[in-house]
Amino acid sequence: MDRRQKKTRQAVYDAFTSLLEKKSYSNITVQEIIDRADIGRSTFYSHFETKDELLKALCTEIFDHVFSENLSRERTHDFSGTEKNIEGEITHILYHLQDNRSYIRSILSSESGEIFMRYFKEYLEQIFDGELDRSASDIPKEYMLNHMVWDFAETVRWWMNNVSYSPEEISRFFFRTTLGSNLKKDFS
Amino acid sequence: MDRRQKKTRQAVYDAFTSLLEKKSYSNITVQEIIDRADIGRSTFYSHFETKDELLKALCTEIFDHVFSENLSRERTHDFSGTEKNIEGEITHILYHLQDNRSYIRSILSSESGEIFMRYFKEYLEQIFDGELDRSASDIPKEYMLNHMVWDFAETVRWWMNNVSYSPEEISRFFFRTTLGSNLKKDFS
DNA sequence: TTTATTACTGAACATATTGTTCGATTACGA
DNA sequence: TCGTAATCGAACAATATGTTCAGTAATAAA
Repeated sequence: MDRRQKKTRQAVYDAFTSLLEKKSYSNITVQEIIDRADIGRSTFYSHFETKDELLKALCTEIFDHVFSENLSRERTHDFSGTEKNIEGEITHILYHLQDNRSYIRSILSSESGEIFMRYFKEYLEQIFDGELDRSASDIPKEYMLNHMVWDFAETVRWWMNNVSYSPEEISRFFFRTTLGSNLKKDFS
Repeated sequence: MDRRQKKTRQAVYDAFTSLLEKKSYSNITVQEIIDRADIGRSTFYSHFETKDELLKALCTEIFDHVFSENLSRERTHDFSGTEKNIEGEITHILYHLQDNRSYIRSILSSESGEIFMRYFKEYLEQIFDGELDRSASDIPKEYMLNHMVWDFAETVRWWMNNVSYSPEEISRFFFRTTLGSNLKKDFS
């Protein structure tokens, strides 16, 4: 990729995230992003069609990083030899999220949070889908899957504003409150 | 209140909700609301400062209706003689929400959904706050309270798009998946 | 019924934002 | 070095926002 493109993209991301720390998503104008990134107006629009597209791109970039190992392991059907452990995976994801906290906090603390959460849940569905015990319960499995996804996503959202807990603690909270009996293995 | 004001307010609410059924919140312009409500431009702005204020007012109106009995019972410390029953209350709330489904669905199916959910959760916190067993668990009570509020709010959101279940069924789903042991009484 | 008050109207206005276009300039990689 | 590709930025049309104000109509209360 052209060095200039990379530079421009990064400048936009930096400008955008720093603005998100100061004001809400809908109050940020494209012009402000342009000014702060110090790029030409038409340059911005040659990279991103709208402000929403920019946010989407930023979310995708964060999640591709956060979930990279998990999803690749998923795709390769776990031939790695290491036993797949859902609680370990969750903790691992939490560590990645912790690394990106400054970004994520600012995205979450505004209306853009919903967009972030939507993408987040899409990734989480892939993680949890295989972990559900689909036979045991008389509760609809679509409900159960959604339940786990919401619960984890909201746990993370809460965590981002309650920093004092470790990934391990958060993981424990999650597994203690989301019924263990809904998982293939019981973690209660 | 002046009859004209009431009429204007209702016209705006009607125009707004009907627009929400067709397009997303951020794509609705104030001008469209004005045109559909068939009122003067300055009239709208004398009632609502912004589009966000309008949404907020609409949410408040819906929730004041949905939660009216619950909160008044709360406030009067339940001298009504009837035993307070959290599961019954939940089912009752679900019936009210079912009555408003057409409104709520359209609000939820857009970015305005987050605003709706935020207000919804504020009301739910009042309902659940007194029901938590604060001594039993080693999990932070703020986490537990949030957990129950999210879970119920998201259950409702899911329900609004999966109509085929009754309030009683939804109530059961909720109490089966949210650990009963977190409540003062065990409903498992 | 009369009267004072209050709400509504709608045109006009200033301001701001969006997204596009295009010719000129600059940086890139091969 | 040279062709390609990215950037620049001014100018533009198109919309949307929120305010103002003088005129009109409905309302409640006396």
